[in-house]
Amino acid sequence: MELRQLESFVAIVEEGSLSAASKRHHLSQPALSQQLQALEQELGETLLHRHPRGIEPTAAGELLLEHARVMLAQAERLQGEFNGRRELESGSFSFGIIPTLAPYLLPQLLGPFRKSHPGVMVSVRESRTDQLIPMVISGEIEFAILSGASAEDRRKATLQLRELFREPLLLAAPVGHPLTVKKNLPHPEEIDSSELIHLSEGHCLADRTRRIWRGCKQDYRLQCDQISTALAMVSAGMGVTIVPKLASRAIPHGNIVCRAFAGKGMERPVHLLKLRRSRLTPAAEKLIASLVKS
Amino acid sequence: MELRQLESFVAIVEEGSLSAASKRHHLSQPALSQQLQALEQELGETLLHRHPRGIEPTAAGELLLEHARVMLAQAERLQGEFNGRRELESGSFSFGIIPTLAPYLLPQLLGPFRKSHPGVMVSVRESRTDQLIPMVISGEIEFAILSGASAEDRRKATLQLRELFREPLLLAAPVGHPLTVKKNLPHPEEIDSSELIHLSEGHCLADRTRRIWRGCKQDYRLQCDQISTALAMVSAGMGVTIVPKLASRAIPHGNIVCRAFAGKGMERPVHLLKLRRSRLTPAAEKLIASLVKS
DNA sequence: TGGAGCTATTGGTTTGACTTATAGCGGAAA
DNA sequence: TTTCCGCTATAAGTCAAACCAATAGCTCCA
Repeated sequence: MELRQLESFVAIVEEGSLSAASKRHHLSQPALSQQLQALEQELGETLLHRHPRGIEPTAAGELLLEHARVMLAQAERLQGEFNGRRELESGSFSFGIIPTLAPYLLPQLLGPFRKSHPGVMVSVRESRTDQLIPMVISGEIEFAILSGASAEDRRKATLQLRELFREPLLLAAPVGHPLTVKKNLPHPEEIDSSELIHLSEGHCLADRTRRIWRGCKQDYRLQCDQISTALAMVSAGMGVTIVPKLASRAIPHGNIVCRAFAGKGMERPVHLLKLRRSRLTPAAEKLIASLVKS
Repeated sequence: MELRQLESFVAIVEEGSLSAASKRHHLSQPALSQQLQALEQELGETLLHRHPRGIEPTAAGELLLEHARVMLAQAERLQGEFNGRRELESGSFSFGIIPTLAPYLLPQLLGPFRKSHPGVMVSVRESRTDQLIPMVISGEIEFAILSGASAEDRRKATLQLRELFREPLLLAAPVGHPLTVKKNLPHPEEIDSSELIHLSEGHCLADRTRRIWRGCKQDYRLQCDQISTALAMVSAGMGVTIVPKLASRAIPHGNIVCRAFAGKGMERPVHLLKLRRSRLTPAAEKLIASLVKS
């Protein structure tokens, strides 16, 4: 007994004949006849009286009809639910995002999304890359937005990385700092590494800056855990730091100047990380799409 | 989306892995994998997280699971109902029977049946052959028990006749009637046709006796509509009549003697008439079976 | 590092579902 | 009556898709 057969059976009864049903059902009349016979054989009873002008359900047919309608309605409801998810009227998903992106990316990302798809439940985890990866693997979150997880290529078969966009890294310096007043764009190597404020280890932004200034000694003078803390220190004239462009937009202080670097190397890729085999929820796909465009 | 797929899906979730489900489900593991992928493609979402130690439903999977369980339960119920019909715990059917059989056959037929299958609803129509035939054709009754409907062979393609048993026709005469005292069995031609009490036209028993005594004139001296009336007349000494053997058992009067005829011609076949294409309800089949045995 | 567990893929076989064409029936119209 | 028209059932052939066995590729654990 299959849904296809039940669907045909109900159609036959509703149309009153096999041939009428075959016209609306884009199935040939013999196909319907065969399905009907298969049902009758399986259930062990004649389901329809065949009259020369059409058909009429027997008692057994009426019994089947009742149940078939219930089951088909349930199937319809199921389809509707998944359609609702596809059309972003319902559904839910969760994702993770790294701390150096979260405060600057989430507002512009989630605000419009919630407004246009209020039926969709979104939950967000903010964590560092190395904590996000197992979450993706275990399915706790559907995907993660992070930067440069290429270290984890051991899992290349399981995980999949998609580049969303590339984000320039800017120099953030106090007003009047030598690098901010010169005409040409500064080069990374012009920065005195002792005045560079780093993020603490584990942040992918810190990993990146450390790779760029790998010549300098390991014990940094100033090291903090959040971009906003680093900026506060810059604002206090304690040094300069590197901020991603998204973060630079949110600088509230008047005494910090941000400048792009000369050359091409100073940017970081922003990636989406997901299980290679699983496909994203339609809602998640939509959210991501709005990210790639920007 | 088919029930087969939903069944597999539920089995996979309940067993916790495709391979475990494949063992109990007499389906290979690749088959389950393919069914699952087909479902995921149709619904547009990943339904199961694949972990190295098994699987776990996603949010979409949980949603599907709920609906699938409802639908499968409904299918189960449906199967149960039809099984119940097959096992004669439920169901209903109706049939027709001719008046010269009804009072003598029904008690011994329906009594035991109702006792052993109280859940089955039986309805009976008592009518003459020519009224029963259209009822069978229209589906109003599922079958008819009658005698000698062979006149209707124009419909041989639609209708089907099955002989259930042959019933001897007996001579019913008042005690002391010449034919009852002679040693040898009487022959039909010994009966004086003027003393023969006929049933009225339309009764198949009457048709039969008329064919046997076709030599006699058309206007019968005595003619009645029921066997019991004819017997009452015999009992009153007004003539003799022909009764089927089943009816002879029910003769209450002491002054009537029944005798078989010599020769082989004096019997009538009792037939089951049904639509050729439709199969009998299991309950009906059972009822009929008890008839053929007797 | 090898083995055991899992799922996905591949290639080949077979089942079975569908189509077209046709037969066979009953009823209505000519 | 006979002819035609509508209906369903059957037959034969085609093709998709469902399935299986074998295998690959992965993770975890010993």
